[in-house]
Amino acid sequence: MRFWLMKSEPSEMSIDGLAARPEQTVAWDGVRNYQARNFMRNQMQVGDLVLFYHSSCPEPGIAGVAEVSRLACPDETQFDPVSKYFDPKATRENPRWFNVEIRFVRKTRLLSLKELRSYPELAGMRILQKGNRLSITPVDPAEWKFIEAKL
DNA sequence: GCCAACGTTGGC
DNA sequence: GCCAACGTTGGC
Repeated sequence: MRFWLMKSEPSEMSIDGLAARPEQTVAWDGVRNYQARNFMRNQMQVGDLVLFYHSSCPEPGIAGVAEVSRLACPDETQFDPVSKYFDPKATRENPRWFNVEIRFVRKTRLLSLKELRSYPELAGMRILQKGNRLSITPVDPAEWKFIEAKL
């Protein structure tokens, strides 16, 4: 089992929004970055745990825990000309983008970015590196354990 | 709203 | 294959 951190703008999908979804699950579609796609398509397994991170908002930070509830499948939005995620270069025969589905596990206190930065134990986290923009990143088991104890 | 950092595109 | 230009991300 692996651990991940997934960023979401709360205005798009917050931890409360996830909890309110049917089955408390959501297709993690719209990812248009190859590294993030590869994590989903090649590595994510059902049951993997996810730190749900709120980004681009007044208080960025970890807001909850989710789990991978479905293996990666071709992202339907790439085929939809009306979608903002439409990709004219993708075909059904040769899909370019994939997404997993995640399910709500629990809401936590907000562990802010500022607080995350304050722990030397977490200094190696990808999300804390300068210029990091990757929306899906692996989380080291030791880092997961440390963070979970703080939530 | 600003802007640094990064990823992608496309001309050559 | 290089690299300049462009678009996006995301904290502040």
